[in-house]
Amino acid sequence: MSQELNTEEKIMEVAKSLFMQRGFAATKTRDIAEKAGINLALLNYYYRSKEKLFNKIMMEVMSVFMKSIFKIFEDKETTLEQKFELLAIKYIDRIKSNPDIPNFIINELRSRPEEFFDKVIEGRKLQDLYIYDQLVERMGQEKVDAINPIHIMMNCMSLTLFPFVGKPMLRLVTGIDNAEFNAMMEERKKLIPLWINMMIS
Amino acid sequence: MSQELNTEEKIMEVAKSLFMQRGFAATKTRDIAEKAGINLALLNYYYRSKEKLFNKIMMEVMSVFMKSIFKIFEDKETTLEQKFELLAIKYIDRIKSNPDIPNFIINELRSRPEEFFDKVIEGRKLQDLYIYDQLVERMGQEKVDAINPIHIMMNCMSLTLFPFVGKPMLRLVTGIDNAEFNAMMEERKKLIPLWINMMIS
DNA sequence: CGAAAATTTAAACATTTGATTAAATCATAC
DNA sequence: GTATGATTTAATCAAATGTTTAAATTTTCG
Repeated sequence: MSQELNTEEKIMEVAKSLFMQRGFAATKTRDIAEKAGINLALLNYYYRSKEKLFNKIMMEVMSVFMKSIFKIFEDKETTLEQKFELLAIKYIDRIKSNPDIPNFIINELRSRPEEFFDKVIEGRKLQDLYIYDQLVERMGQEKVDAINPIHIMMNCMSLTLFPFVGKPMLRLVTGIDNAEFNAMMEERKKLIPLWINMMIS
Repeated sequence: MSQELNTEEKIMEVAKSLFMQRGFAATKTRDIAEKAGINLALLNYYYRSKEKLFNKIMMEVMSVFMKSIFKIFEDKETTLEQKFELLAIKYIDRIKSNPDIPNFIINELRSRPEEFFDKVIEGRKLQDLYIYDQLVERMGQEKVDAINPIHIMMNCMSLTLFPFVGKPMLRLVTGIDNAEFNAMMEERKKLIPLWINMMIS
């Protein structure tokens, strides 16, 4: 943790790190206080309750994550190929520096009310984004058995995010270490766009 | 829950369901007792402690899951194409009927000691399985920039498992309901083998 | 049946945990 | 410097939680 943070910010940083690593239930307010080097009561002084603090963090993490995906997907200036390239590079880099994000979102989204998260995407759906039209145009013309574009977006996310999510399992069954894992993710920056392009042509 | 179960089995079934849905920390012994319709003390009577019960469940779930993947991957009688087809069909069916498995394994693997899970795969690695040799032979010959076969196995798992893991996120951003999700997963039984085959040729 | 073993129950225990309180300390403005 | 407000602390509270105990009940088996 950086030195420049005041108490309020320190709590937020430590809480974010612990919530993302362990989830809501497994993170104790005393863990947060101890790791942040602050008195236990300060958590409630600044954030009212553990749950309010969590919601604030969840909302922010979700929002940043979703908005940056949507930003790439709705860009009218880029081609499909460019979009997939951008997504792979940007997300592998981002998640490398904070590997708990996908798991955090996935897990906590399961156990919490949906209307809460509707705020995050402000009611917009993948189908409203420009990439959807691009995919329909690309894939819907030639073939009769056209594939639902959502499959492709699913694949994009799967190939990029799953290795991070499944890293513990992957390390167990392959024995690769952290350095090797990171090297593979670097390779995937180029491979994933190639694979996706194969799927849509 | 079926009627045929005795107390010991009822506890195990309910605990498995709750642990898989909510994880270890968020599952309370009283939840298990209540949902199983048994007295709280019986959990400890039959399984000594919450943690021992959890470990037993974790071990069993992991073991069944891993062994069935390994079984497909090490089969010397099937071609690569057949392996991918089998994996997609088998796993989509299995996880459809128990959608929490991937998440459960992934999550609890993160927070628990690794040596514990080494038992599950008995020291065998993906690289020792027959599919690895098949992939090396298929991909290593023609190209200079041959892709690490682990990428392909990763993709296989990603395309199959991630949709289930990411389902809450997917439902949020696409608005699809359960029926539509299941229909898409049915489509993927055929699509995933196609996509993987494109990647290895 | 009736004794022994297995199972179940209600109650309680010891910790853990999220939250609050009231006093102490610090910072800021006059 | 002092008063005012903001921040921090130590102590405590009440509820939740994993576990144990001892008694009650049911099952097993001669």
